[in-house]
Amino acid sequence: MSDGSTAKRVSRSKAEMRAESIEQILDAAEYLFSRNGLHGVTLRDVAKRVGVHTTLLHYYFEDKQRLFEMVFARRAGVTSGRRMEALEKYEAEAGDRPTVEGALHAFLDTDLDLYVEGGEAWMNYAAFCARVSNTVEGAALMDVHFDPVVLKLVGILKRALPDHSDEDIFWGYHFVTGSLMNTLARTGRIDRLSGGLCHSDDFSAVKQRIARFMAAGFLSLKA
Amino acid sequence: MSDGSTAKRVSRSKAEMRAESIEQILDAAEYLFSRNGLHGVTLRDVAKRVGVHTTLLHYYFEDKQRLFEMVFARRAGVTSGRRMEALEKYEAEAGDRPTVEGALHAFLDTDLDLYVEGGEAWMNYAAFCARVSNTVEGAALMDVHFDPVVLKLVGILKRALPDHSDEDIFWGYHFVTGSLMNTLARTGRIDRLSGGLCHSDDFSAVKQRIARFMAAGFLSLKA
DNA sequence: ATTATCTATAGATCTATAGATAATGC
DNA sequence: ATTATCTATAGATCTATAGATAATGC
Repeated sequence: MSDGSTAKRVSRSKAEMRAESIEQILDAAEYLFSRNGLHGVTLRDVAKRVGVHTTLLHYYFEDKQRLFEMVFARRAGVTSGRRMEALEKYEAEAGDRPTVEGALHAFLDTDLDLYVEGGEAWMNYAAFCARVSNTVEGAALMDVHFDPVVLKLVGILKRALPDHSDEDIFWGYHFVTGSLMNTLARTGRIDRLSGGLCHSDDFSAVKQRIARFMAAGFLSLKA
Repeated sequence: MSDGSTAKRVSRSKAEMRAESIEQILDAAEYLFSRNGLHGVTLRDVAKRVGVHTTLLHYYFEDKQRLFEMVFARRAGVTSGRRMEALEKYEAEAGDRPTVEGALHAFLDTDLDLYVEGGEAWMNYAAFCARVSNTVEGAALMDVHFDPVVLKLVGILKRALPDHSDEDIFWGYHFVTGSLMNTLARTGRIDRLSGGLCHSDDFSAVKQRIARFMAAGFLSLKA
C-alpha cells in the first residue's frame, strides 16, 4: 500500500511485469476454477477479475486448457516436494520400523499445514485440486504431478505392513485420498450436516484425526 | 427388440411417450453430466444423444439447471430409501448393541450393491453424484436428498460409540463419504497408480474393505 | 382438444486471431 | 528492438422463446 499508492506502475522491468501479470492471472483463474470448474469459467471472467483484456490470457497461456493446466502445475511441485521431503525425513528417522501412522502423518499433515500456512491462495488451490480429482481428465493430471510422492508413501506403507497384499495398500490409499480430497473441497456440507459443530475450513480438526483414523483402517485390512 | 423392430412407435399412449422421452433425456443428461459436469454439457449435446430437438428439453425441464436437478433427484430417492431400510433393519437386528461396522455395512454395502446391480445407468449416476459432491452447489443438493439417511447412520454410530464426541462421529462420516465418493467417481487413477492391480470399476473390491477399514478408523478416534 | 415434437430465430456469449499501440531495453 | 497490452472482429455456439405441425384422446 505505502509504495503502490504513488502510481500504478513504478518502473518495473518487463520481466517483473510479465511475472506479475502471470501470477495475477493464475490466481484469478485458480479462484474461479476452484469454484466453477473448467467449463464454468470463461476467459472473460478471469480477465475481468484481473482487470486486463481477455487477449492477454491468450498471449501468456495460449488457450483455456493450457491456463487450467498451468494453474494445476504451479503449486503441484511445491506440495509434492514438501511431502516428498517429509516422507524421506520420516523414513530416515524410522529406520527399519516405519509405521503406517508415522508415514500418514508425514504425508497428510504436511499437506494440510501447507494450505493453512499458505493462506487464501493455497486454500483455493486445495479446492481446485479436490474438484479436479473426481474427474477423469483431472485424475490424469494428478498422475503426472503426484505419482512420485504417492508411490513413495506406498513404498513406506508396504514396509510397515509386510503381510498386507499390494491391493490392500492401494485400496487403503484410495480411501485416504478420497477423505483428503473431500476435506480440501470445503463444500460446507459437514457444517450443515453437523448443525454447526464441524466446519469445512477447520483443517486442524481434520489433521487431529485423519492420520490416526486411516492408520487404523489400514491395520484392519489384514485381520 | 422383437416388438420394437416393426416400427419406431407402435401406438403408445401420450403418457407413455412422455414418460419414455423424459427417461431418455434424463439418461443422456446423466451420462454427459457425469463426465463433463453441468457447464461441460450443452443442451444440444443431450438432445443430440437422444435424437430429439433441443427445444424438447425445455418443454419437459424448463431449463438446464432444472434438468440437472432432475437427474440428481430421479435416483436419489431410490438409493436413499434402500439405505434407510437397510439401516432400520440393522437397527432392529442389533437391538441395544449396534456396532460401527454393522451400521457401515448396511450403509455402504447397500449402496455399492445398487450400482453394481443397476448396471450402466446406475454407474453413471454414481459418477454423477461423486462429481457433484466435491462442489459447493452440489453439496447443497446432497443436503436435500441425503441428510435423512446420513443422520440415521450418524444416530446409530453415536449409540455404537457412546464415549465418542459428536465431532468425532461427524468427522468420521466425512472421511467415509470422501472415500465412497472417490470410489463412485471411477476416474481410473487407482488403476494406473497400482500398475493395473486395482480397478476403478471393481466395486466388489471396495465393498470387501471399506466398512471394516472405516469402522477401525472410527474406533481409533477415542483411544 | 390436447399435447408431443419440430422450425425458425433472437440475443447473448465465447474462444481465438490479426494487427495496432505504447511502454521498456540496449 | 522487443514485448506487454489493447482494439477490432470473425466465427462458432449456446440458451431460450414463439409459433407451427402432427400425432393421440374423447
